[in-house]
Amino acid sequence: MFSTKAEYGVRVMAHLARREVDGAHGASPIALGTIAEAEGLPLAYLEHLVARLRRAALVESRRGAHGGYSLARPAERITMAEVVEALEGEIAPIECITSNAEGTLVCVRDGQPGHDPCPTKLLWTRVQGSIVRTLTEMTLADLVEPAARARRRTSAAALRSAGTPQTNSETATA
Amino acid sequence: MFSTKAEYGVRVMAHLARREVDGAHGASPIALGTIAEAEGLPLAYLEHLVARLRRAALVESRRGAHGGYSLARPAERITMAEVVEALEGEIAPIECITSNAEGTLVCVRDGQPGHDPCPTKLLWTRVQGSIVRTLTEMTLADLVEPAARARRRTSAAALRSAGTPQTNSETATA
DNA sequence: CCGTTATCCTACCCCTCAGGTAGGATTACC
DNA sequence: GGTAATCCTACCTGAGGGGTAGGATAACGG
Repeated sequence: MFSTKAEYGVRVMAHLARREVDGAHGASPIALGTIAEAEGLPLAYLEHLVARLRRAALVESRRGAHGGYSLARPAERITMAEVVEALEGEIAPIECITSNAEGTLVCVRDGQPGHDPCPTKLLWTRVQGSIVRTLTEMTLADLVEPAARARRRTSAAALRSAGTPQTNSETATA
Repeated sequence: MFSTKAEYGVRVMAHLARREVDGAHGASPIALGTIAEAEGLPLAYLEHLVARLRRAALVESRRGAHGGYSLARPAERITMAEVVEALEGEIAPIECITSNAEGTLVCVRDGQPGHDPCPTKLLWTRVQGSIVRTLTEMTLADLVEPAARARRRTSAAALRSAGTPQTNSETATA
């Protein structure tokens, strides 16, 4: 479904975001080697993934000694849809479904004589929609927040959690 | 994301369901060759797919002359989740997420020392949940129904399309 | 009982891509 | 200028997607 590109890449982003949330933000970027070691992932492979993230303007890099990567924007303003799309390419449940120019979902087999537009289109558009929706509803900050909250044991987050409709707490820690 | 296994397989199921809805149900199964020709898909390949569907007890077969396939259950009682799962195997957005014995989603990397259970788990479980939910909420009958309805009663659709050029009428309909 | 028409089963084949390695060029700090 | 990092291009390997081929088996119809 999603490959390890998405998994590893998201973990890198989460690692960067966690640092930022913890307060030691701004000045010093984090070297990829550090992240690779901490997460137990191959450095050379992460380089490819983080290159995609950079081309998508989700992270910024500083070269040379004491260089590394940092988030291009605050974690609250980065949706997981952006991250996953940067890593995996266009996010469609099946080849025949594509989104053209903001929003509308199109089936490439539309407009064929005889049978109506593929009857299965209804299914794939729904699946596509639900994936994209949950991915855009979630920001990088949401991913990191619970862990950070557990560490800080703070009350500040209570504000947000009251405002954001936690429609989906399914799979809450079993 | 999903391969053509899912796409072709769903189209085969839809073909079988359509026949049943139209009234000519029961007695005579449909030969795969007929479906392959009608859908423009390679017969030999469909044989593999339909074999999976049969092993999952979603279709029944009759061998020999005038043989073929038919739905094992009425279309309203077949969820698209069953169909896709039979064709694609276990349906998880990423390898590390699996559902164990009815419901609970588990991450294989849980319980590792040092870092908390993968921070990304929250993301993948949500994606997983939303996919499975939309897939189980939809039955094969739902897929076929609009087409059948359009054929029987051709006028009703004109109302909606004239009113608002909504981005995507199909995902919106419930 | 024999030919026809279908499902079944096993094996193979090609090609892409995921997943990763290797090695070097470039940039920046000290 | 050494060193530590990002950058870039190329290459490798195995698995799986997307089929094809060929035959065994089973049920009709005459």
